[in-house]
Amino acid sequence: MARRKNSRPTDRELTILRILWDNGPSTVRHVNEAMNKDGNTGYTTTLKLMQIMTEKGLLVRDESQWKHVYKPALTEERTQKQLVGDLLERAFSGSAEKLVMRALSAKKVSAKELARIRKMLDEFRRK
Amino acid sequence: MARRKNSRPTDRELTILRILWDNGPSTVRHVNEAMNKDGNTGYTTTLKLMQIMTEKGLLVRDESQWKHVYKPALTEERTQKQLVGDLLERAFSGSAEKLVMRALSAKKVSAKELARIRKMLDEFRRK
DNA sequence: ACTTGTCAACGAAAAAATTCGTAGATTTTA
DNA sequence: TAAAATCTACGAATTTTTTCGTTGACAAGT
Repeated sequence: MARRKNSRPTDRELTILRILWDNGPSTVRHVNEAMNKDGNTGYTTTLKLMQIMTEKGLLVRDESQWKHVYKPALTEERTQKQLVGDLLERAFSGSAEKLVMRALSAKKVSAKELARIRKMLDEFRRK
Repeated sequence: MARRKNSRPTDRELTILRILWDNGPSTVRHVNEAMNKDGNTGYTTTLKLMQIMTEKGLLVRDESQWKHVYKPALTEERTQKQLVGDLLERAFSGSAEKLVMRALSAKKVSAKELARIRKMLDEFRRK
């Protein structure tokens, strides 16, 4: 019964979290349908994943309705921070500079977005 | 025999890559000792991991010596770019802005480093 | 009420990641 | 050169992740 807690969400789990963050609390069917926008996943597969995620403490389940409603246990912000902090240590030896550099080279970023990032940097400097 | 290729390195694999990037091409013993700076991993465990990584194409093995010498198949840069690009899509829906924001909040960044990041941003703008 | 469809629970299989013991080859050392 | 140490290869056990079939409960439509 005891599930490993405090671990990063796996790929599959992150997919589900993404859907719940975007759509708000949802039933398994809802999540499964969103998941099948690309690729196919059986209903019971999604169900099982979400049950295990609940055991792990990644999701919270509302059982007051016949159709259980699930939502993420942590905010998108908190999870993102955890994930990026983790990658920062594991792959970048803690160098935020390198991470930002690689992020910008991995993806075309619009001038507008660059400006917003720059502004954000200024705010961080003021602290 | 067929190993899954083209997949992100796992945690364990990334640990090994990190060691090889930092120290240059190394024998299994070398890597295993570095790995045991924190935590314990049996020699044959490290060996097996590195053999599998070679099958996957993550490492390249020089067998000309009795003690095989391994090195990463890809540069640190390329792998970092892949990893951060992947996280960007999976956890941030492609928003580099959010990723940078979370990275900065995940870790205390020195004023000096902030300045360097800022400079880097300017260079990206000029393209 | 009864048939049909939807749901959660469960178990278990398949796939992937991690671990290590043992055997046999090669090198070092005593 | 014989014993000890070191190395690779191999196979297998263990753990985690991902998948899905089946069962029995519940609900909706007829």
